[in-house]
Amino acid sequence: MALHRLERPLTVLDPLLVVILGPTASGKTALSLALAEKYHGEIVNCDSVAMYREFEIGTAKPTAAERLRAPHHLFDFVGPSSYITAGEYARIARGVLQEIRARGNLPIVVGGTGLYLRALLDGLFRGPQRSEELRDRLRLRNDSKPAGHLHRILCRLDPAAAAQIHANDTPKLIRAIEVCLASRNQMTKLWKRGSESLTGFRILRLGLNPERKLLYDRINYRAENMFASGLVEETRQLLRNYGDVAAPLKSLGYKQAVQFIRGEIDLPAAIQSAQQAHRNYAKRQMTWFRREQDVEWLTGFGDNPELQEKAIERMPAMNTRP
RNA sequence: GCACAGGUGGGUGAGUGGUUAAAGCCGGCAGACUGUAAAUCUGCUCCUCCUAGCGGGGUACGAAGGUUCGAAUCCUUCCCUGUGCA
Repeated sequence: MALHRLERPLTVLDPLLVVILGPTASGKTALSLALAEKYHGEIVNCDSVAMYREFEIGTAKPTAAERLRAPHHLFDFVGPSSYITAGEYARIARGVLQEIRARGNLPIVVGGTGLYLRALLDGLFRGPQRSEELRDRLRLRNDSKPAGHLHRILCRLDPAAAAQIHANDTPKLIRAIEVCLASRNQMTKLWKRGSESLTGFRILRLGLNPERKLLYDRINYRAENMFASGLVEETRQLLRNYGDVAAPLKSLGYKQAVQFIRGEIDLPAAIQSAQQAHRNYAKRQMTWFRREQDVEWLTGFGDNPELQEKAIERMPAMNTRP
């Protein structure tokens, strides 16, 4: 039925890969479970913070009950005081996809982290990995210099990159400089060499696009609920065990919980601030996903049965198994 | 009832006679994003009318009056809010 959409009609059909993307709280988990149950699916996480162990309440990971409904991968595989990067994730996730394919099951990538999704599907450019020492040096020097210092360095090393990165965007400037220094080449030149995109799958991208107002209502409810469910306690525990260096501690909800624990804000303020942060994040996710190519957009929430029906209608027929 | 403090744009909060349609921050909207991305960064928007745009007009700082060439800024009265004393 969907044969006309194939780009390589003469080769054997590649197996299908379903990708579910959308802003937080749009119901990605619910939709992924519905599809997994219908098509022998296995779920592959693509939410950067959900990869961390012991970050539970603030990450809205699938519950234990939900995880019984289908195999889940790439949750909880990074230690709380360790960190994962987009490139590393892509490597690991590709391995997982191969395994699922070998089992003859349908891989369903679920997540809201745009960069990680791109790394997985399209690949990153082939550049050096991050270098902690180099970054520390850059940051240190930058602190003692007037504003725009890093940008000026990049202008000398890679003018094309400097033109694309705003002078205030320190993290991106540091990465660009790091790439130039470590590779002894310009980052923009390395970009031109392209990247290794994922092959061997036909990809169906399903995008969840609920109405903004309704989404914000859900986000507000969910963020507040995280506090009611013990987010502060969890955060306290993490701080006690790992200190404040654990990467996800500065992410949505955890950041506010930390501020509350330190007495910088009171509880209502922490909740409000967390809600706000979640809303802003959802907005940024939409900005990212909107320009993603080949997305089958579905209006509504992923837990809506009617929307799930529509999602099923988009599934290519030949992949359906009894 | 008396005494202070205060009422500014969606919120907060500057501004105390003219370059103020009104800083900054927040929010809202839009955008960027190539290895810590739930991060980081950018733009627009703060009333209304005309113009494709440049731009131009009107109305605005609790209300009504007044002073002044000119007021959100000074004066009077009124309304409202917070605090202190009763």
